Amino acid sequence: MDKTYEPHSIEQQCYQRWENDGLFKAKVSGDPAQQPYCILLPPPNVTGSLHMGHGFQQTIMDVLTRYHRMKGDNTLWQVGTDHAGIATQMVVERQLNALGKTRHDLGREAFVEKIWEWKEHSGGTITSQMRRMGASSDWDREVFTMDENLSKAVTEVFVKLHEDGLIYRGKRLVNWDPVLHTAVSDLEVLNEEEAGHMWHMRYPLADGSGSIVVATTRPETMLGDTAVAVHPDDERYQAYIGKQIKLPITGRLIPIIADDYVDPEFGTGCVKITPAHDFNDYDMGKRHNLPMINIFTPDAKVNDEAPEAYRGLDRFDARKAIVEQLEQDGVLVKIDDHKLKVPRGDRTGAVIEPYLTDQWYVAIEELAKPAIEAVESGEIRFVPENWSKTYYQWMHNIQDWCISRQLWWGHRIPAWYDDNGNIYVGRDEAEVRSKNGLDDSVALRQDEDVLDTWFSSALWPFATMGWPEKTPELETYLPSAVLVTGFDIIFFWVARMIMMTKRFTGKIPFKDIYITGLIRDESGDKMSKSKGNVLDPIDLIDGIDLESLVAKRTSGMMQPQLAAKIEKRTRKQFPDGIHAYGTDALRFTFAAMASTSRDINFDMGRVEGYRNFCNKIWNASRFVLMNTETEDTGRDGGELVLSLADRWIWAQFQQTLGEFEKAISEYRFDIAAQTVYEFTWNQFCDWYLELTKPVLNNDEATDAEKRGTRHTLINVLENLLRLLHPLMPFITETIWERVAPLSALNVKDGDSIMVQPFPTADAAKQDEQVLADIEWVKRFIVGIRNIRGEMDIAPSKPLSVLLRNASEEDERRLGISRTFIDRLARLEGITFLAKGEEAPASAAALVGEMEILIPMAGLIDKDAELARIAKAMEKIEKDAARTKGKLTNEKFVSNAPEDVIEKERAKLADAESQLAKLSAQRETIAAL
RNA sequence: GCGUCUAUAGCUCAGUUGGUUAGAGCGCUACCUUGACAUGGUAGAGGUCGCCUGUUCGAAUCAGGCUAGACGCACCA
Repeated sequence: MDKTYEPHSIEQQCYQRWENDGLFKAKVSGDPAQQPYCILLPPPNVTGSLHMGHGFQQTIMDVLTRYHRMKGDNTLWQVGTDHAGIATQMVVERQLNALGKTRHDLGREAFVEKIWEWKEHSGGTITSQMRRMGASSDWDREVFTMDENLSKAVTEVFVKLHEDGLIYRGKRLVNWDPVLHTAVSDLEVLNEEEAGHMWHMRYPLADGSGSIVVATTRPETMLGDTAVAVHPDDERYQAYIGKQIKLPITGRLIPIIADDYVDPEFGTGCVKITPAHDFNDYDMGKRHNLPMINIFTPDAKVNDEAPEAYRGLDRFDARKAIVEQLEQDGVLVKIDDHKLKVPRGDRTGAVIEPYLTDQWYVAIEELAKPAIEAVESGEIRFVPENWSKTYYQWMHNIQDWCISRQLWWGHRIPAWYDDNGNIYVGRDEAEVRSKNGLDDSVALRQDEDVLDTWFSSALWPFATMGWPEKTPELETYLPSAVLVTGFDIIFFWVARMIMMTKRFTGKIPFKDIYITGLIRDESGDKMSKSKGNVLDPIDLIDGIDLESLVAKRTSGMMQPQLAAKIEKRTRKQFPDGIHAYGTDALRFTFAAMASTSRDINFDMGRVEGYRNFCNKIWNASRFVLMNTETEDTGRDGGELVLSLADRWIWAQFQQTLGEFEKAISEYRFDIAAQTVYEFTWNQFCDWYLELTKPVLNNDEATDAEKRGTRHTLINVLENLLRLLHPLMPFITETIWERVAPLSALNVKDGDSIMVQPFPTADAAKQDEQVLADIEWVKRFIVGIRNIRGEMDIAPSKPLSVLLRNASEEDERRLGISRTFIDRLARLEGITFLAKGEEAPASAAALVGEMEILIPMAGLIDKDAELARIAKAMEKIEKDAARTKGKLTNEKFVSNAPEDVIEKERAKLADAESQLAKLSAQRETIAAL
């Protein structure tokens, strides 16, 4: 093995081999005894690139996939990409705009062709980045939401829902994005509070008998007012109800109506009603049969319904003009500052206009019911559990889903119109004609609109498995085991998958929903291009120099004026750019940070720490190989005598394995990572490897003993690599190829760790006695190191120690561990003191009741030792006082459970005994 | 308005059903080139667990309140 760990030199070739050898492939009709285990990848935007959130979630999915594959399950990680209607269309449209063209210049067909080209061009980015992350997904089954099969499923679902009366077309007020010229769903509208104004304007009564004042945040909509409303019980306005208003500017006559909806306390208690441009007004308009006057064009300019002076004005210019006119007319009473929620499109940021159009809707209630029940019954489980509350809250108040989009990129709605305004829905035009008896003389044209992207994503769990055909995949992999995703798409995607899958397969789509937190930057800010704090997972893997990083962060910005600030910040945070940490370190970091809390502040220090961990594994493996590669490891027989340390590390490994598997089963990847980290570094490297040296370098050790230790070294490492593999696939594969042939495993050339069985627990290797014995050994060694450290005795200086008050058990333990202790504590002599035997002045360490004495002569400073003793005593005294307090508390003794009291008593006794020894020690030293 | 979450060491975070001496990594201090590893080793410093009240023999942990922050949903024109 190379002397230094260099991730980039090992990762690429591993992955290529795995993929070429077909190791990711699901065996759909595998051994029926195998448990199916399936994970669905939330399909990323086909033209997108990998961000930290993807890297994080995909790491978790891959850990689970690799783990279950090694456990012997029939495992499938289903991948695919999403056509992402709006996002993708916008990208290509922007490219056209840069050339001074619009999509309308090209026409629909050519434009869609352009998008397909763009998809071919940049469609591979994210999937190749997934490969860099080590994703072991079945690429042979990769699908795209606009593939023929998926499109077929989309049409099928649409037609069936329509047949069942759950899809309908209607003219309603929708959220209209005037930049994109399309309707969007409620979920795609973000309401942010912004500073605005409240205009108070006086509307005169038509009969000239007076006027009332209305307050509005959108004065320009007065062009479409069709009523003024007051509360029916509002005494101020009783006389006005039923009268007519003469609307300023337009001169139209509109009624004053009474409606409970009006809050008399707010504003003036009089509300202008614009049914065609406000959702509440729309409802009121329907209640009172008011006319609905649409005053805007699709790009939110004033249309021909308005007086000529305003036609063609943008809504915000129209606002200015109207306010000006009202002021001139003397009907503008006042303007107050006012904070209001402004609805904006999540893609464009444009102010959304409520707009009357014909759209397709899914009647959602009937679909929602079984989807709610699936979670209530526990059939589907949210992890962490509290997300189910969020789910219920939305599902219980769910509104019909507007699924049509006035875009060109997406699944065309399977509806046709004849010249008489009849609508026919069918799988294709031929079916529509035959079903409805329409011959070729009837001209039909297909609906121009496409479906919301999320409509097709909602079918993901079954459409990817070949539905509507009855396939073995559907049989085997539905429901999938777990969905790993972010809370931001619970409504967009998760809920809709549950609804659609229940409806069309009768099954749930997945059993568990593991909701991950959001990856934020180190100070808790959301990563965004405009903040300039975005990290690219690939840059953490390969590294990036400062200049390239600055260039990357400041290029293609929407707000170029921020570039200087971002550059400064970047140069400060990464003066040397970003080091190459490798995929395994990054994956381990993601796993270690995946705790139950909601968001994750990404800390570069952790990646570096886990890169060091990789390095540790690398070097420990080099040590093991160095001692085994050209030696007898007992592979071909030969007697094995295991040392205390050998038996201990096996016992430790059993514990670690158990804790790891428990953590994985509970989706506690942080605990899983921490467990293996602790074992590998603090047990295997820090102790076990050191404990093998006294055996391997001991001329007096027998061949069987050396063979036993070498056998343990290589086999514990081999098992450890398999344990680590789901988390860090590349380094484990690379080392394993060298290690496995020396281990007890029967491997052939070219075998891969990723299809080996996961380590299994071996009860015979669990050994409480051995664990306790090594604990004692560690305390012995640490006690001496402690004194060395604090007394400034060089680690290289051999010491002779005396043991006082040793029990038979202490003697037994020393007997079996003498060589370990001599070497690790660097001792040249150990002498037992007989009872009552005088000891020279010494520094002392306690191991239980036994005292380890290091004679001070020439080594130890009197004052330093007194200080050390005082410090130790102070600590114990403080603790003992607390324990004593508890035990003298009558209520504690009578109420606490017996074992807790017993524990406290033992603790106190222990503390008192230690104090007695320390104080005797102090007297001896002080007397010198 | 309804709902969810967070507050623990200088920093980023763990802390399972109340019972330890409250942990880890990074950073910090001292010492160490000991034949796997300085991307390392050994030893150490550092915390009134946001604040208050309560429940309890016992609270970082449970309850109530407060403060600060994050988020979701619905909203008053």
